Amino acid sequence: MFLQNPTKQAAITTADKVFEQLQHAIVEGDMTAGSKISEPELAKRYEISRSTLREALNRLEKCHLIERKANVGSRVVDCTIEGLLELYITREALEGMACRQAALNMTDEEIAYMQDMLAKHAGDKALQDGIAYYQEEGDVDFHYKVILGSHNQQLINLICDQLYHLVRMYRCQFGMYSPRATRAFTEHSNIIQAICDRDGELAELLMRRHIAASRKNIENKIALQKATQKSEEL
Amino acid sequence: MFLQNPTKQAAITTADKVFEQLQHAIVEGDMTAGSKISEPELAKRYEISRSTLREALNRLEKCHLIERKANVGSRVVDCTIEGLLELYITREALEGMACRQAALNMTDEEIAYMQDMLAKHAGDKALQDGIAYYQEEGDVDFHYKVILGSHNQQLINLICDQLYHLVRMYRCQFGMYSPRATRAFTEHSNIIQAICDRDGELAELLMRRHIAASRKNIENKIALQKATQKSEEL
DNA sequence: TGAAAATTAATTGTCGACAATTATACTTAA
DNA sequence: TTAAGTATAATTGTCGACAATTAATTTTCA
Repeated sequence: MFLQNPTKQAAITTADKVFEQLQHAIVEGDMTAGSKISEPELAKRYEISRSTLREALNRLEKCHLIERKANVGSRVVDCTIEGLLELYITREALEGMACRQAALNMTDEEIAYMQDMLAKHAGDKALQDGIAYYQEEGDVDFHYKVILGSHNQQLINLICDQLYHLVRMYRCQFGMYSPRATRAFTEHSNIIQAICDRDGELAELLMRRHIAASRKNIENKIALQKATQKSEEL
Repeated sequence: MFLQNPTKQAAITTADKVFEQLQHAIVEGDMTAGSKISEPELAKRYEISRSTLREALNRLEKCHLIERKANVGSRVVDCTIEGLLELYITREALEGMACRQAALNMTDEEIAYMQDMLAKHAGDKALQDGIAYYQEEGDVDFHYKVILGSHNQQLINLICDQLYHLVRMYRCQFGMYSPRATRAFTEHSNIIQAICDRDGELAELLMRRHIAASRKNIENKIALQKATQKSEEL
């Protein structure tokens, strides 16, 4: 589940390494969402100076995992339902367009590779039906490959380097393990077919529906939760 | 022509001030695109320490105005035609969705304000037809208001805080002064009408066509330039 | 007792210096 | 003369300390 842009070099400076550690800690909830960040404390814990810690914090701010206020400090970003839905709407716009561009710009080799990948996932699914984890991996890989296939550096940066860390954070915090496995698989197939046909318009439409379906699925879950909470109160 | 997110506080720290100065210098071409940035030199010029300069550089990197490589240094971002077209494609996706959300989420007061704004621009245009500057201002204001009208903080951040500095930079560097003034005005009117009708689908479609038209306009110009260059070579 | 003001403590922003890495210039050998 | 290797210089990354701002505590007065 690595979504880093492969064009960028690996982390070599200590600020980079601390950034990656903090990133994982935030995404996986080891640093609680919404909590304040104490620079002296964190610097001591990671055994680095405040300067390099601040460098790491700047990178976290770049992918919207923390928020800073001048002369006040940093906080881990808060995970709200509104924020989650906003994120899905943004994904729908960006990944939809990325999918359209992928249909126009992917090479035949890239398309063939994606078809192979999907076939392999189909085999995995037949073998271990119901195990969501592999499907989750496959889902991420699929979206990742489509985004890269757009060959649009602007889109790639925005989605992979910025949005997806937040996406992963929400997935971890809200415990969402790809609940629509079988439907998602056929949706992926249709999208790849549209790309293969070089039908950019259809490819974008299908990707947007695919993401919108996930969003609506979440909205339904939320509504259900609220309903059960209400009934318990009675 | 201020696109800063009004929810964010004004610049109070010196790093913020230097960031704004550097931002203007880069956008308006006072720092040449693609040139290397010397931290000691810049720090000396602005009479600050390297620490606060690096803080400012980090903010420039956040809105993609500079690029950094570890242990090598920073460069002002390069303005290429491919980059410009990529930017317009990204805008088409994001502002299109923002426009859809604006149709769903704007208050009646916000819509009324935008209609007034457009009427005012119509008056200005009648008075001083052909002067592109006011139309340019109006164009930026229009897009800005629509984006804010989405009430989607994720979209607002991405577009206003990150993309639009690059947009302005390209406009300055390539000398594009809103060449489609009259057509753009009627397109704006139609978009506002769709928002007023709460027709999100149409609003998104029109905004995407509006931006795509600008992109195609640029593509045509480029093609024309290349053609004349070729003919001059003969 | 409660609230406002003043003082203290803690946190963030900024600075200059040193260490590590990269780029440049020079020397040496083929 | 050119190429590779080495030594020098310059640049970036990291560190600890001080200044400025904000938060917490105490004091004072109604």
